[in-house]
Amino acid sequence: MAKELKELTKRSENYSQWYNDLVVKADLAEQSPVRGCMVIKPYGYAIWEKMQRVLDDMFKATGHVNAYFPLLIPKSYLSREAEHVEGFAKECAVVTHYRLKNAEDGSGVIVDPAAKLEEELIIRPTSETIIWSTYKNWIRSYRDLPILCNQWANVMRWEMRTRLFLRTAEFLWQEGHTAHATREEAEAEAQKMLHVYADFAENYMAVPVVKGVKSANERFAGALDTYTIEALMQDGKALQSGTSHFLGQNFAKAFDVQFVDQDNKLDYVWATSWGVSTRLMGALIMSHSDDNGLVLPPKLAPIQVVIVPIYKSNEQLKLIDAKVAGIVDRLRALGITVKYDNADNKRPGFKFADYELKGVPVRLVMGARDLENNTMEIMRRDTLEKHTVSCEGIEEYVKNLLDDIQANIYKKALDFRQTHTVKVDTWDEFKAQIEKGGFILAHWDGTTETEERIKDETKATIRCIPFDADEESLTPGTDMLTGKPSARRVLFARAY
RNA sequence: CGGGGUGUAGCGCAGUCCGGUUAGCGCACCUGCUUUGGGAGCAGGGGGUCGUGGGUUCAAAUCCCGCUACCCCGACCA
Repeated sequence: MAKELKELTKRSENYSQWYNDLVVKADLAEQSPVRGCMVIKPYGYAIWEKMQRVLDDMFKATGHVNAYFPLLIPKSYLSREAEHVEGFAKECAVVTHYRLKNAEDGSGVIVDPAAKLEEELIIRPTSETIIWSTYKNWIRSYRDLPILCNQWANVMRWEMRTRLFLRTAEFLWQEGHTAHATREEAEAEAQKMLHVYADFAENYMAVPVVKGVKSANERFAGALDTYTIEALMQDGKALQSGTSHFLGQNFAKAFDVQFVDQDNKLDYVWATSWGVSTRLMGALIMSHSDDNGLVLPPKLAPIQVVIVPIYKSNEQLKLIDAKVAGIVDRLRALGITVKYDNADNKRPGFKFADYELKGVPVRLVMGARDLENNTMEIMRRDTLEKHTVSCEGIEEYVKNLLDDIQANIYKKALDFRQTHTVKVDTWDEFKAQIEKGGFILAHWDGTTETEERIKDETKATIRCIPFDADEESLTPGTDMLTGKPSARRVLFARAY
């Protein structure tokens, strides 16, 4: 039975199996032969492309331009910034040779020992070092600042355990790298970009996020401050969905990037970097999907509306084709992406299930009955509700429905987060609550030691110190574990 | 690197304990007919170095030894 093949593991039974099933069966991605690497399939890539386009427009609207920097970085660059090398060295892939040759025993190709590189190259795990070594050549005076560059690229981090989209050895992302004359300007930039990410997550992905700043322990290697957006997945785990770093003058000092200010004084440049990756695809999948498959927000769905004909003969199909053609045109005129699937190698029932699995927000069906009554059956993916509506003005109906779905899935995700965010005041309560999943707001004494202890005993980490908090959360209290004074509540969760 | 598991057709698996016809099943694929308002039915067909190297035996997917790959749990995870 075809049904068995397509059926997903239930979310409640095994969440990670469900997630993996969904990614593969919805045709988003699959594992490549190389450990931890991922093939993004056309349907999955189409979603990523939509995300890219929206984000890119947002970056341009905030004054940024795109550029591209090399994949390979001399090993010595990485060691210029002490914390940075500490953070990344363990997961870098290294290029040591530049040539292969045929083995003398005929067993295939081998690395040519004569082609050993004088200095090894690392495959970028992130581009701060190569970019700052370049910026050194671009910056002389305050008139050269700010530099507001973004690049769309792939990076590689040799993670020990990988999961499709959430943590792959190679992933696609964008990384913004900016250079500023003043500390204030750089800090403002880092915060501005975090708000751009939050705007994108909430208004396009329909994923509510908590904006905040990371604790020292969770900071990006080499940053003075790391800002983050944290989303809550349906299994109660947090997903760091985007970060923006205020890098201070650390990289400028490491790469000796100085400029002359208006008073003819020499100073180091202030920096930020910020990025989101294909991990956002994971956030999208885990935030909205159900046991029938993907649920995509209309603003990011590659296909917003699918139309399926039901017919008993070729003559009937031709009548439906003709009728549907006009509707397709009118929908497209409203900027809606429509697919009319009249392929006759799949039956309607199969198509219904398949487009549900792929998360298409709206499905329209026309059969003999509808043809006669000038109606169509319309189904919304988020609630699976079906109605029969008149073909007259159906395009407006669909347009409104798409907006409604976008708003509804956001609201649903927000409700979920609100009912899974609790305040906890004692250590026993905390240990019990963390098992249930979700966000916990609790008092913390501000020390890395306490943070580590909490992590060791419960696997919970401080996701962030939220920017937005109610008055009670900003009231001083005492650390739930040590009893020491705490300035305010911070956000805890187990995370991906 | 530690603990556990798996490798048999494109995918998912049975067969292995207890060696013995021509290695099976479901899905997918191909052909034909009938179907089409929620994952179609019937008939026929194609597709296999049983992960790999060695050993035992009249005989190995099956037993023994080595190697290897992948998965799960842990360590790791800006």
